[in-house]
Amino acid sequence: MDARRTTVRDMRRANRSVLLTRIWLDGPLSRHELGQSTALSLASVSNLVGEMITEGLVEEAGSVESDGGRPRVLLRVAPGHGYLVGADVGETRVQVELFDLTMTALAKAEYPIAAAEPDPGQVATHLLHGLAAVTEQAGVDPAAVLGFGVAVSGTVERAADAVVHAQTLGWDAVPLGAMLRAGTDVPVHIDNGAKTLGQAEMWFGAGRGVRHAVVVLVGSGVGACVVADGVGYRGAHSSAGEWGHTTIVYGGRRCRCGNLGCLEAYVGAEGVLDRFRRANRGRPAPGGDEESAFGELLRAGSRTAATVIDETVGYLGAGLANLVNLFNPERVVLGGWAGLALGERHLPAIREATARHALRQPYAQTSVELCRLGPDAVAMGAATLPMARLLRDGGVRREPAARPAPARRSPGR
Amino acid sequence: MDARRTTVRDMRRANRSVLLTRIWLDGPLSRHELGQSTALSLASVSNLVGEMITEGLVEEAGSVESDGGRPRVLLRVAPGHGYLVGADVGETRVQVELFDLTMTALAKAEYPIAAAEPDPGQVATHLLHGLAAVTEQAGVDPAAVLGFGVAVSGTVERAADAVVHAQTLGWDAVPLGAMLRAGTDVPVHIDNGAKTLGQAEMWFGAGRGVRHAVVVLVGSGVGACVVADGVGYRGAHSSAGEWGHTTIVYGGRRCRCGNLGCLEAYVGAEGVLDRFRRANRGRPAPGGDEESAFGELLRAGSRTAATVIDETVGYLGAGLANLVNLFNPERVVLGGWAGLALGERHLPAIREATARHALRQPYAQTSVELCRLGPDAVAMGAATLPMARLLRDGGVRREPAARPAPARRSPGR
DNA sequence: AGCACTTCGTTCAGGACGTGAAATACAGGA
DNA sequence: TCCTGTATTTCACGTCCTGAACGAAGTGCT
Repeated sequence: MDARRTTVRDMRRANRSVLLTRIWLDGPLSRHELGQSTALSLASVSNLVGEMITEGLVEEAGSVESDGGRPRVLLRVAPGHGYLVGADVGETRVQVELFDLTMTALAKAEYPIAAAEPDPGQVATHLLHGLAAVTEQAGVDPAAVLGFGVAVSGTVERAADAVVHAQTLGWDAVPLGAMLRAGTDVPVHIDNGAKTLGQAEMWFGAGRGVRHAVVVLVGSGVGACVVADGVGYRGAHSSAGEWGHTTIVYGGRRCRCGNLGCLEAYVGAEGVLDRFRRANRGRPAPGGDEESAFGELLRAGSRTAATVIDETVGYLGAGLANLVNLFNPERVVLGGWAGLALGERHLPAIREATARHALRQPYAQTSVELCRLGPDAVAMGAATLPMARLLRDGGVRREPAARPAPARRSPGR
Repeated sequence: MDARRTTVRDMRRANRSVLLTRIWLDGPLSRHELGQSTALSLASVSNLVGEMITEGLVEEAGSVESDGGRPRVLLRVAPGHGYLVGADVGETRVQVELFDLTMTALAKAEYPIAAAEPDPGQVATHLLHGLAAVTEQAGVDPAAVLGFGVAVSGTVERAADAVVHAQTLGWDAVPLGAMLRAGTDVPVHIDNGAKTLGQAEMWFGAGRGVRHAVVVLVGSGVGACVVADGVGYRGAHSSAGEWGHTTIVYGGRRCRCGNLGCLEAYVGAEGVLDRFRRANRGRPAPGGDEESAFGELLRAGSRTAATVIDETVGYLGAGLANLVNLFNPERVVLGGWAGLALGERHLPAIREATARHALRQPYAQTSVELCRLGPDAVAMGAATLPMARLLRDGGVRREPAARPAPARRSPGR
């Protein structure tokens, strides 16, 4: 429906993309298998793969015997053809990591953030320093860095050159994309942290092999990353997936967003602890930071604690059921530090609560799982942004700008 | 990300599709404008359009002066090149309509359904009779019918050859697709009625020109059709959009689906009337059928009625806000007979309630409108199914099956 | 009417691509 | 060494888009 032409170049790019994606995701493969699974002719596979080998993007990786005939040569993405840098802008620190093309971490840098509402300029400086630091640390040529992915906690408007709105950081319309691009030539990609973690989980975690999924992150706040047909669902202005502030108890508890009855006020760690404190009036409540207090609550044996947990499971189930009904995913992946902590002990109960609130058929077509990657995977998730672009473009380098005018033959013969 | 090759043929099909779609949607256009807006070269536009004219799919429609030069010839889709039939399987009747390619209705047939849970075989018979009846009535060659779109009220699994699950009809896994295909050679398309109405609204109603929208249908039941980037969002098994059974009042009223606190129990006409009866205990309640009772309630001046309406608006606003937060649409379109009735009098209040429950930013990026097409547009919506396929394929006829082996030239020169 | 000018639409040679068939490369066994 | 079975590569072909040249269809001026 997109009013865009298709040229012969798009075709080649699309075919390179298909081949490269398959090689990258499904390990070393022979040309034969590639032809089989992509429906491309062997001639084209050879041609395209040959081109990518010449460019150094793909390399041969041994061969495997083939029943008395010529052995088939296996192909893989050359890990060292390029590098990816991912960064996680958290509330307390900026973390930067460098990966090769197999997503193996090679270097890491971290910068603490002091202020509660950090200055965007300072964060940008940390990010750029981190980018330089990890490349140097790993001994990688800066020109070999294919992209710099940055995950932040707010919403990121893609259309408007990565303008960031982050309530928790106190950022409103920060042009982080422009700020970073001014400091480096490496292509910059910025996205929401939940979305990048969701992407990582889809490629390497509990979402492998699934095309429709919802990755749900429960921490102090609550968010979701919806993956539809293999790509993240963004909506018109990239803020889709604000699950935490959907109303689940009309007229209920006040949420920090100002509304009443948001899901986050019931299943977010802060909301859970607050509910416990109220239920436990007068008696001592778990202290320390939020995460340890939440853990303590989970381990506490008191009747009050059990009630609060049970209720939390119920609310969470209803919230997940809403997602199941609305998105009809193949899989629901529960993550975030609080989500994992809760899920490790109560997954069956969560499943049951979800089943109770969802329509029978959509629930029967889905499965509720826990995240496999820890919350540290946010930086890796950020690094998937440039990787995704590489795969989508079939590894075709974006042209610098205006290509030089092609040499004209003299007219006539 | 789809592991599918692209060939030079796909390229041509894609380009035809782009041109045809543009011509169909944006009325008569000159070759020049087509080249402009699709980025195709004029040579290719001429070539592709010429092909489509030869096939009779496109025709010239007058010309327009062009500032002293050769006048530009306008092009349009030939209305009579083919016909589309759409059907709406409602709870009380099967309605079948025939349209030309400009979506002008040319003939109509209707068959009442007596039983509450109609026999699928009987419905299929009605549909096939209707198909024959409207073609004959309009004097159209049956071979010129490009497709038969059928809208039903349940969920339709596309992958499994249009197997229908419809709770309201008492159908469980009815292979309606296979049943219809056995009775006609016309290509059959089946989908959920809310989705087809949503599609119609996107093309001809309140969703024109918008790429991300949610069309919400409130009647006795409550449903939604999510349109993402111009295409309906289906989820893994086509049951996405079950908005009516999302929990909005945890532990609240019992819904007919068995759960507690579903949105449908609060804003569906049945739920609203029931709430009114309870609030109005002892005094006379509106009688007659549901639709007139609902209308009466809306017009009633009593304090109780006003309260129930106000509450309904509040619940509806919260439900819409959930959609805004989750899907981040450019537009929310409110329809369905009860939704329209409510919206005609209370749209500002609904907007306000939505604003109150949604996050500020996503709400600011969307607009809440009323459906422009009546509920009778379901059959037309069904007819958009084959139309959408025609546009997607650029009007390329699907090959009957195995194409005849091309004549081989003798080898050598 | 004749002619210059402007704007459209079409034709043509050229280059990029995927494809099937034929040719070639590689390995184990006779 | 020759043969057989597979895996790749080479090559001639057909399809498709494109820029440039060419032809068509009006307008306005002389």
